[in-house]
Amino acid sequence: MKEVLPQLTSTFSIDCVLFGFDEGELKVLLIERNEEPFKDWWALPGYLVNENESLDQSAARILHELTGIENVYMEQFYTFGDVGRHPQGRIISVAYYAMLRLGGDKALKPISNYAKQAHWINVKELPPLAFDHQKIFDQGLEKIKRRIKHQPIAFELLPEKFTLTQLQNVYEVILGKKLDKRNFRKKMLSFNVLKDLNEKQKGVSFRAATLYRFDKRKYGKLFGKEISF
Amino acid sequence: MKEVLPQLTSTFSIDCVLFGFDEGELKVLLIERNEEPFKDWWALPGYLVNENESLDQSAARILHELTGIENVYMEQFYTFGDVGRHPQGRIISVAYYAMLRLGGDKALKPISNYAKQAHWINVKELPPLAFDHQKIFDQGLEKIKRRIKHQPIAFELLPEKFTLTQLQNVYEVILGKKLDKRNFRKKMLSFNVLKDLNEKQKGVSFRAATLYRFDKRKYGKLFGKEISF
DNA sequence: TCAAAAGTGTTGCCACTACACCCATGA
DNA sequence: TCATGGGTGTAGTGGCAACACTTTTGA
Repeated sequence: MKEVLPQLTSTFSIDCVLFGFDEGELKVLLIERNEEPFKDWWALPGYLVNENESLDQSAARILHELTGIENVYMEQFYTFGDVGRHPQGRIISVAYYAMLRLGGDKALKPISNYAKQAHWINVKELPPLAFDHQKIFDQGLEKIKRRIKHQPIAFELLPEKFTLTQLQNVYEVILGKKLDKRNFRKKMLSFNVLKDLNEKQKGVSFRAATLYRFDKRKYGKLFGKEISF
Repeated sequence: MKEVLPQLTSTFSIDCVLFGFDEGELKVLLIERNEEPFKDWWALPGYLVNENESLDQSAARILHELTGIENVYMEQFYTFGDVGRHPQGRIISVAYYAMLRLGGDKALKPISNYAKQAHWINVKELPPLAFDHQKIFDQGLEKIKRRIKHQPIAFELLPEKFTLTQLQNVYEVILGKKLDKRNFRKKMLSFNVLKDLNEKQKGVSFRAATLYRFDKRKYGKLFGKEISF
């Protein structure tokens, strides 16, 4: 049933833009490449798609191989296909993004030796990136800026229990502007997706803040509605 | 400098979802295929990407070859890459959409003989579509629904001179709900992107409506701002 | 007792909704 | 003169922005 296709030298890859939040800073996951081209350069985690896997499956596999990270829901956001973007031939790349919790529990251990190491890098201090990865990163950042304005997804960046101030910080860092504390709290609580845990922060040398958890059940109802910040 | 790539049987294509508006109905451009697989089926205009053209260039070329249409600004919206989507092998497809003015001036004449004919079909009366094109169409429609709510792009579907009622019809058809006439006009005019032409409709057997034109200069200022319907 | 962040209400403004009647035109 | 769509204003409501002080805690 298979016929010969007219183009045999094209192929495609996945690149992942993973955002994390740590110490009040927005971070992105980069790997140090261990293969030509761009050996020793920093790059977004990415690799070629296998013939027997969907794009979504491929994204999950590649992320796992390059960083050790598993079970992350990533979403496709754009496909980059300029002619000269890859020095070895015509390779287009489907870009994915995700927001995820950082934490000591998720150690970054590349499994493939295609990456020497993987690190969370502050988005304000990016090194030069391989290929057109700067462009891919820029568009990924724009994407989450737009999304965070319309859907309450900032939780995904925080630990399971968090304070309202931490949540506000996430918004402020991503949107790049200060928000009013009272208005932020009023609005966020009005969405009814936060569960008050009746529990306080510990180990701080000031008044301990209430901890909240994201309530998935209630979130389902809100989803689809548009909100804005 | 080029090295052998690990995968040589993959390739990629473009599919275009073009929306038009005519006789109060939203239409999509379909071609009747003249090649296997899915010979004689209806499909979105699409074909394989050449090695020496970017995705955007390819989309423009393919549209021209299959329909005769030129100079349309199309925007990429999603890449479809399930394993079984193409019976001849692993072919992913980058989907584009655009909204454009219908009119007798733009005759549909396929140049490639890959398509027998091209037609504007009412989106409510779609025939069975080749490949996964129903899915691609569905997502394209969702995309313009979301976009029309946030940016005043409905003009693109109308002739250069149009009435406010025609514009409202576009919104109603795409959003699938009735809008209040007075509120619609108030809001639309408040954006300041319509130029009153001091000119009236002709040949209607009722009170002639004022014609407006879309003002590109003013639109530039608005762009980026979020609006909603 | 000081430093640092937590937590809390009110007001004015603007944008949105709902709603009904007269006007102009050609047949 | 009738049928058809064009065109207009207002009042009520709810969400948003702006704004400052008191409370709690550990050092």
